[in-house]
Amino acid sequence: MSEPKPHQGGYQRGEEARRRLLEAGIEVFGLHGYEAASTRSITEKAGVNLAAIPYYFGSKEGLYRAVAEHITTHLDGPKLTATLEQVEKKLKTSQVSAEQALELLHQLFDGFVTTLLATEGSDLWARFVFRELMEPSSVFEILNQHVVQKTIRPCAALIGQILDKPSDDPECLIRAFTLFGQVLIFRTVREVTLRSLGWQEFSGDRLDLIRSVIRQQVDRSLHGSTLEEKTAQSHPASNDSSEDTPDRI
Amino acid sequence: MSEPKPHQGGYQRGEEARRRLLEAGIEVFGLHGYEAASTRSITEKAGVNLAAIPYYFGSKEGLYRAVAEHITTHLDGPKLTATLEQVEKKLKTSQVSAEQALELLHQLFDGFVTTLLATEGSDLWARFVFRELMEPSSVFEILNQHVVQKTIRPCAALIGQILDKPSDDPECLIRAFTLFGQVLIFRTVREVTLRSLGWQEFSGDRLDLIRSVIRQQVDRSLHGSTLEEKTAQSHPASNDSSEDTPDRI
DNA sequence: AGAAATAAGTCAATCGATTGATTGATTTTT
DNA sequence: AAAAATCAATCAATCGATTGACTTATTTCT
Repeated sequence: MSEPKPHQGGYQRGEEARRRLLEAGIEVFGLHGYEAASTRSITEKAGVNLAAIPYYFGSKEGLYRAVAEHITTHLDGPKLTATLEQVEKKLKTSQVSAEQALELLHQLFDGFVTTLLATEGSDLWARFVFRELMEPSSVFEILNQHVVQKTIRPCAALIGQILDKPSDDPECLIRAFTLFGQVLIFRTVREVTLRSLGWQEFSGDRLDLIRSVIRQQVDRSLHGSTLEEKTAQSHPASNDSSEDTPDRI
Repeated sequence: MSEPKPHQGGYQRGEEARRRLLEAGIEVFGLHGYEAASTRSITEKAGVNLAAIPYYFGSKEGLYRAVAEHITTHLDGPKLTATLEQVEKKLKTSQVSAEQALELLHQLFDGFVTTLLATEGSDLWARFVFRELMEPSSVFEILNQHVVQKTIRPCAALIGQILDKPSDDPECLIRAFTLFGQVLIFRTVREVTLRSLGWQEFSGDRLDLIRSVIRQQVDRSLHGSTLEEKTAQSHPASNDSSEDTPDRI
């Protein structure tokens, strides 16, 4: 509860120890969870003394909170950040056509796959984040807000443009979650998917296959009628999927 | 490692204590994980003495393994079991048409939603299972085999029938995973989805909405071309989605 | 400038609390 | 009476945190 945090007039050496504790915290907390992660294993990996944790962060939980805040930095890869800015800009300024929205959505999901499955070290902070989102504790709010803001909200907004519904419509949010869940499962139960597929890792060609399937399903999911107006498009001739579904391979 | 397990000539009272430890183990292990779940909290919830764990299960890990094996009982709800038997029978005996396969797939996913989101107590064993599948430990194989056998394999087989591919084709498995991921996300990051939607729980009408979206997406995902033969169906006239997509609401 | 004084950071040793497991006496069931 | 089961008491090990001596870095004073 108390936060001593003697961090005001810090020296350079202290900043280094602080930084290394955060990095080690991401790894050890991410791998073993809060309880199972001993402060000794963290300080050993960080190469600092055991007393450095209460000194810099007040307590083990203080470090945990600091790691959670620090981790929000890793949440969006370089590729994702650019796309997210594009989406934000487009949605703010002008009306976005369904085609534009769909293309941005594809870019977003390509970024999700890259960030979650093909980025070095993503398994460490991803584990940390998902564990917290699965069973909320003290830092749930921090991570939840960042994740939703960087993933679900933009998706729901684009989906809303495509389906011509408000972005906070439950259907838009649900569709955003289901589509995101398609990517997420390969991260959360990574070992299950790898083993079933007989793979050792998600390498280049295999990632492309996953990307293609997801791209196609994002595409098809948002074509045609929404839930309410079910038989609105009685003549699907203009909805030939062969042109706006640029499947790879 | 050693398993004394004095369980051969047990009395009735012993069986009762054994059973209560397993139930309490599901709950406490599921809520807090292996490390954070103390043997004392488990025995308190079970209403037995602390020494009962090493007595009946050899050790804490022995109990953990026993819980994992016991938990496979809960993995399929009554509704799911019936559908799974149908699927197995259909796939064994005769050739299944794409329409039949799709209908069975819909039944399966309705069952998934019901079992994972609308079944009392599912959060407890589900947490246990997902934690183990997320970061494999000693009981990963047991749970993985059961889960894959009861969910992914049947889905992949049906998808294979629809897409006219072998059920162990990577694309079939990937599609099975992505579709299953659409349901799973509402269980794994349950609090995130509920909060974003402004909901308190997945009640009847809201579950129906989720079910409808998933049903529609399962439907659309498997219509039309697969990845390789992309423009095979040049005339989608016979593929009007208004009849084989019985959307609710 | 250089020296003294103060602050910041590091470290080994140790604290009380809690962990999983064991013991041996006792009670219950067959 | 014999086996099975329960129980309080206690074990060594490990947990997170604290202590006070120690070193390093920065500031202040002359």
